[in-house]
Amino acid sequence: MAMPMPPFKTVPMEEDGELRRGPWTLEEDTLLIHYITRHGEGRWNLLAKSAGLKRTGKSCRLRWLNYLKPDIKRGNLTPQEQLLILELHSKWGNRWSKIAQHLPGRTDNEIKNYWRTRVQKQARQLNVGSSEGFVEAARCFWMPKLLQKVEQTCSFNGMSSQSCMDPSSSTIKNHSSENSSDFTNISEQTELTSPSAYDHTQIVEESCNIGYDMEGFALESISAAGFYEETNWISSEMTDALWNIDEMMFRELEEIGINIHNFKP
DNA sequence: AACCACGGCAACCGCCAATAT
DNA sequence: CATATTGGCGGTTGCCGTGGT
Repeated sequence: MAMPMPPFKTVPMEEDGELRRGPWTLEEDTLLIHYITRHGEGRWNLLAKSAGLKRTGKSCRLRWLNYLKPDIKRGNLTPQEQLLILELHSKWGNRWSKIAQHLPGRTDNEIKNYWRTRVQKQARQLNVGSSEGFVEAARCFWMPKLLQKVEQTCSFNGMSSQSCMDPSSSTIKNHSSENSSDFTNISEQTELTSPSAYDHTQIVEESCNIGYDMEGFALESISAAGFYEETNWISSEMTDALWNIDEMMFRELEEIGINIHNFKP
């Protein structure tokens, strides 16, 4: 990730010189990677000094966990991952690290950024003023649409949704979980076990031109159908109708172990 | 071509809990 | 037990790229 050296801000350091801040350079990344490869993680303040980095331990830890760690996934979140985030957030709220534990290779920072930039933007566009309205939007628009994306992804690949997300399939690993909540099933099913599995998902995703994608069913689709209202933007009748439309898809997901009851109106 | 506005995201900040001394 | 240090987390900031005018 070579980039021009920015005019670094520095903060005073008691002893030798100053602490660097701002974007990491390639040289710093290399130092950190090599040090951790040899000595492992932990004791971040000591690590920073020992590695010759003029950074705080916190900064080193953050850089490693959010960017340099080998198993970090880059690129757009898949529809499956977006679906999982919506569901887990409805359960746990802004517990980003907890949510991230169920999305292998994704960091809490990435999920947090996704939520703030994509999901909350959509909420604004839908003029969802209340948390209840937000949940409703997630239930009635985002979830079905994401499920549709999942379907498309699977069918494009010549797979049924069952095999696409089947824990016993070759690309998905089923593993025991520390708790038995309704949500662990999904996270298990979306855990990718090998780089090839991940690459495969990426290829399919790019081919279908999907990724961060909730724009298509935003304000225009609602207002065009005459559904949008300033104060009570979605009627119960519409909720029922939309739900019926997606019922089959939801049933299919339930069959493969995804619990979507929390999103039913 | 220049400027501006906006979105995405890496990095920082502050707080708190856990651990070490 | 008290204090200091470290690590982890969620919230926030600010830089940079991009698209629009």
